[in-house]
Amino acid sequence: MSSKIVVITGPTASGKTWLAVELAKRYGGEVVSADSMQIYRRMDIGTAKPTAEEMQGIPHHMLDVADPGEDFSAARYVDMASRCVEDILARGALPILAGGTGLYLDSLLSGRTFAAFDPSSPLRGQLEERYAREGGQALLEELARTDPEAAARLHPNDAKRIVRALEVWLTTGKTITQHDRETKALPPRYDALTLSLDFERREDMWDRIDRRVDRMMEAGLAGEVRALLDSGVPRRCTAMQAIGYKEMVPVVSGDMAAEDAAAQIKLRSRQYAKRQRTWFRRDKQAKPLIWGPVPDLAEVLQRSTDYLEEFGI
RNA sequence: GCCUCUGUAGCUCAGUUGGUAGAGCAGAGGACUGAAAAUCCUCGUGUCGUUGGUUCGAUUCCGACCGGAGGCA
Repeated sequence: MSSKIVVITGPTASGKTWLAVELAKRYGGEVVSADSMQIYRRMDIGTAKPTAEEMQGIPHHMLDVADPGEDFSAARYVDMASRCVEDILARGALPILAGGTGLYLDSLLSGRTFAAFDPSSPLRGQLEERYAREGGQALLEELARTDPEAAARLHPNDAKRIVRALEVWLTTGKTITQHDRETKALPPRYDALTLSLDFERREDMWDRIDRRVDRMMEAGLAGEVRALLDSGVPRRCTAMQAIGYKEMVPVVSGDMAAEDAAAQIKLRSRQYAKRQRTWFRRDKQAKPLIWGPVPDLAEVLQRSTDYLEEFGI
């Protein structure tokens, strides 16, 4: 497939939203978000979801497509987002994929398919229970009987992946190793140009994160979290694992000072940003856009458009 | 002013019956295929407050000094 699309990645608070809108304005684009938390409705402040003002009239997709209590997944994301992209292409517009969730981005771009999963089956719960009871080593030995490769690769403490590997084998009769190999052989879905935002100095990134968290607190993050809890959103669902939300729960219940939670949120955000960078660094084809100590918007925008021209957009 | 306790990794603290030290957190690097803002793995040399003394050897014992906490006046 040779449908050209643009992808914007980068750690939190690196300016993805801004750049996506600027490029969309210049090239007749529409933005498709690739963010695992902005998909949820009523989670706006803490996810730094683009506001109407920030969007400047540019259509945005994959925002507010699920309820916070709902289970979402990379597979569902690919399903929905790929349709958005096709749609935009069909209208002759430029899809601009922007977001910080590496797995979602890669899955969508690579044409990856996921092994079957039946959310109504009790299997996963049963395997988790066995993991807790028998330990990772035992399950790993069991996995090794059918899929020695995966068993060798996984660490006994990696409960999620061990459970998933066994789950795939038990429900499909195919090992996860085999499935991965097949799906990796699939051709990429799109002809993508990836722009990767980052900071020259780590301290500048930390600074941006801190200021953003302060703004979230001022904008009423506590109230947003309270509203979610009041409406019955379970505390243990995926949405409530989002940074900025899980830390605010004790504030809402009066068990923690807001400033302590803010400090926690800043810390967790920095750690998240670090993981994002590790993920994005893997893509050697990506075009780097590095913010210096004094952010130069015009310069970054100029370099971005140069890359797009070069790419043939 | 006197007494007691205390000063060890960026932070909170262990420890060394005298042979130059180790955890948690933070930080760094990596992984990542239907939870991914999640989850998992690897990485610990620092004038052991300063300065004298005792000793073959002191961060560890003794003294003084400096900083911190508490108590008595």
